[in-house]
Amino acid sequence: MAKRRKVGNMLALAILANLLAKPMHPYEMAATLRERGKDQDMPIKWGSLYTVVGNLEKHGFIRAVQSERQGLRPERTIYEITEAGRAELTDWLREIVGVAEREIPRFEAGLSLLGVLPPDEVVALLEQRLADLTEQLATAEAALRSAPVPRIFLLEGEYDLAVRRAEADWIEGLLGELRDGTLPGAKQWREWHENGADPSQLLSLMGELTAEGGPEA
Amino acid sequence: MAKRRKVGNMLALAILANLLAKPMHPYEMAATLRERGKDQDMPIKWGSLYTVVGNLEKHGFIRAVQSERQGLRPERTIYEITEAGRAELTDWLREIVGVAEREIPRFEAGLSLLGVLPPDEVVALLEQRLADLTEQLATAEAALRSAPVPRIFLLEGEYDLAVRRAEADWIEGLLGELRDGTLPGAKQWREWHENGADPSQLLSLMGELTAEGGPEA
DNA sequence: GCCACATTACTCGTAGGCGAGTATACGTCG
DNA sequence: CGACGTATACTCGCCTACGAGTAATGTGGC
Repeated sequence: MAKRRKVGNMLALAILANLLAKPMHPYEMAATLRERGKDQDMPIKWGSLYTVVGNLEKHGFIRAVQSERQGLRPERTIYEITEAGRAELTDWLREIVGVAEREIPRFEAGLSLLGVLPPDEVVALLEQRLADLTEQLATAEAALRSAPVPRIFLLEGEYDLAVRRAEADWIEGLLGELRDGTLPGAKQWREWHENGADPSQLLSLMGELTAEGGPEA
Repeated sequence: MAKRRKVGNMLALAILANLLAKPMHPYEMAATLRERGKDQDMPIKWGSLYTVVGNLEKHGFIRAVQSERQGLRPERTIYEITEAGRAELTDWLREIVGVAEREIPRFEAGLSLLGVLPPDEVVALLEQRLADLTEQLATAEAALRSAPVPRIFLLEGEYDLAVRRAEADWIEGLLGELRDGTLPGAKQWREWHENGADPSQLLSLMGELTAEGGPEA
């Protein structure tokens, strides 16, 4: 199980890594991160910036070293990373990389409730998703190919590509089985929806059947 | 871009789907979900149960239909899904399935900061992760194979398997390149760490090089 | 030389998420 | 028959996230 972090927001990780290079004020951190495209690599909400910086300071991972002001602009507080901060950064990174914690994407949750929608609509939705995905993949591939830096700096992009390619393939396979009706259980699903989708049958369909099937710890 | 949901927690989605079958009180929802192993398919925190139920009611997606008590136990309020709730459920599901919204896993964020750790340690960590992953995959595969229900009920498991298999393969590939030193840029990385990991060089390593390489919108 | 717009640099309010705690009832083992 | 564990069914309060707002300063155009 992943250790509970005192500051759990991914933005905090990016900030710590950033402060390794030099002390900065929050706005500069944001600017640097944005410039490097780091907001592509992690889900960053800029609204959280000052909260996160504040929390990092509160827990001793960073420390204010000076604060200056230019003219009448708001004051800028400059922070540096502390020893504890360095330790937290590496420990956290080690955990993220070394431990395969299961993160469930929304799409997977959606799949587990697919029965709610009628099969024909699901086919249409999956086609839509596949089209989306194919386009995104093409863009990302092109960007990777034309990137003027050694591959070591593009690992996150390559990983993303590999995983999403797998998703696209899987969807394609599923679509095939759905279209030609070879997927076991698809017939009952269709019939259930054609008979007005009676919720009382849903229980016996999704419930009793599924109940036994789960993996045990 | 994904529409902002009035109640955005995935637990809410599961609850709405559950109430399709019949009205329930919160604790029964939790029991049903747990029994069905739905907590395997989405990241559910049981502490949020009553908050989420409250929010669903506040926004008119569910409605209290009766409240009863047995003996001196706390009172139980029974909720049913409303028309608005049904609409929200299907609309939300449609979005989740039909739109390929990019969700960035923590591992990917970690990859983008790999340079912070020394290469040899990264190799060890990736080996660890790969081992983790391989084991989890074996367990999941076995569970899927021995499940006594038609495949249509196991889609989320199959998807998970496909995607994680891709992750494992990708890591394996990377490990190969890392071990035999064929990954472009790996040498500079190693040298930088061996020379005391001077942060001022880090900027030129990760910064300037990467800056140009990002994909444009 | 002044207006409009972008950029810089934050502040604040609020909703929601989540863990820990609480209180009753039931079963059961001796 | 009483004591202790376990299942039932919530309540509470803190902390965090995040979007919207604000205010000063640079900048380009006419």
